[in-house]
Amino acid sequence: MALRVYNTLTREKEDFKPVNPDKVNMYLCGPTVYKPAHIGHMVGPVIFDTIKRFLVYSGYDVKFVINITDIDDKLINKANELGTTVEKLAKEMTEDYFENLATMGVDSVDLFPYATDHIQDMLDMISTLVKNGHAYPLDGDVYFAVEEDDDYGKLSRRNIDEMMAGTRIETSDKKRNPADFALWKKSKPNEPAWDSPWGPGRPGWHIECSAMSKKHLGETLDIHGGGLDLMFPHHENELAQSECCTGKPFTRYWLHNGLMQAGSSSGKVGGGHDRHGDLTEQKEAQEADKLSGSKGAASVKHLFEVHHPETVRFFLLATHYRSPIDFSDERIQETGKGLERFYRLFETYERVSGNSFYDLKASTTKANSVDLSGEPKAFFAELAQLRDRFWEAMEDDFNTGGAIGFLHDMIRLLNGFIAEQKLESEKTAAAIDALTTGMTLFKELSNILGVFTKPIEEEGADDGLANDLMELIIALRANARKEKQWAIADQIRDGLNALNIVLEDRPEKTSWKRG
RNA sequence: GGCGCCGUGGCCAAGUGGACUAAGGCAGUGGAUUGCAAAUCCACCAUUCGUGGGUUCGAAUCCCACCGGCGCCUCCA
Repeated sequence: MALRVYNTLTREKEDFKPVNPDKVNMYLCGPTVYKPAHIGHMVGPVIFDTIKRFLVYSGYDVKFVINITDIDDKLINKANELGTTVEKLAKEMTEDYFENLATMGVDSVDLFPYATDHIQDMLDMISTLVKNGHAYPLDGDVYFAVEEDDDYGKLSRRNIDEMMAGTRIETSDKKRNPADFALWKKSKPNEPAWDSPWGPGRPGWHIECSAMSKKHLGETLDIHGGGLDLMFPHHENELAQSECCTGKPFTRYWLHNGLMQAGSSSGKVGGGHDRHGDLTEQKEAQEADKLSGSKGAASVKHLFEVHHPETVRFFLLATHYRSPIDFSDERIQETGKGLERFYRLFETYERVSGNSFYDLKASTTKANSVDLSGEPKAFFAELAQLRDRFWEAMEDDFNTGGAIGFLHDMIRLLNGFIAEQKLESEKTAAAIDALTTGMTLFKELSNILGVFTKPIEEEGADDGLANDLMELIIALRANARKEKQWAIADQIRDGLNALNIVLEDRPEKTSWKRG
């Protein structure tokens, strides 16, 4: 089966065929760095990070770019509000963004170009557009003329006339068509400005993506991603200006991820919001809620104080990328509960084999996937079948939710094998080898999702004293059990449970862990 | 008003014309195991996919209507 992707441009699932058969260029619209990232900002990066991992796994040479928009009206306003400079604010927020990406395990991005490093590239494009009649200067601004673009609106499927009927676009300014959008904006005093043929100013919102994607990935992108909210006007405008500039198709496959939604019962993660004052403030508060507040996280950082990042990543991937994700604390907690079964399998594997799951060397390409041709045949055949289904799910428009289902199936298969072979008590080299093969496959597949790539750090790492004490207690309880003094043994176990310590009696020895 | 999305078991969720007599998770029930537990395994848990029509040999999947939820249409990822 070949990879198929849903293309927003055609509204259909299509066979994936990049411009160059072996290479994939993908561009994801990054953030305007004017405020701390909230959970919604992580959806795209996590999904496209996973998409890149899968493409690389499938044998493609992938270049993945996320832009940083570090000049924009929102930045200017926010910086003024905070009494800082645009540069400082942008730098701070960019660092915040990078930190969050790293925490979420998004590490496949090849380049983060900055808008302010590409002003000349933007000016070049704008000049071309002015020259070929697709844009016109007006009092120091430069506007893109939507009427000069015959297929303007093809991505979001709207036409200019209907948009006018919407009445929400201001029709009072001097633009030729109210839908014309700014490529270049004349700067006011004390605003960041760059020289241009039309006087000092700054780029409009959309041009930076056109310029940077063209420079770093070429005139035709294979994949262009972003949140569904960006489809119009941002992507529509990018598309229009790029194609009018180069005369070539801008993007082969437009992939849009669904947006975070506030569950009615959510909102416990983020902080509360002040809701007093006049109407304007109320409106602002609503706007803030829409993006961050009751939607979940005041910031990603805050979210990570409550939930492990791996849980959050897994949570995001459990739903198909195009669907809206119903975000709530309870949902994530449930995800966390489900993950424990994965971690227990890893512990069990380490206990019976002496090897850490995290140290297993898994293949990073489909072509070199783990060899399942040997013995035991039945076990390997089931592994191979789950692997096939996992691949099929991922090839079907990156169905991570379905793929995760097969990972769960694989857990049961592996646990079943451990139980059936009695590996906790009777270790045979052949059986452990077979298990290791299975675990290696598991790692190979979970790596694609970017989960379980490294051990999760234990909270409040245990000092030696706690370990020694626990060993003593367990030894005492073992004696009691040997003497069949169940009351004492149970009293110890129950007492420890009350301290959030769980004992697990196994054939060889009793182990303990924090609950 | 325009463009578009969604509605699958108690909850989350995959599946979008035939292998669906609908994955998987959480919760729950019964059994195996255990001194009893925990963990693990096995079994059960939607004759049904918002409602009503229609197309088709065949529909959760396509069409129409309706009900319900939501997004965008002003520089939100």
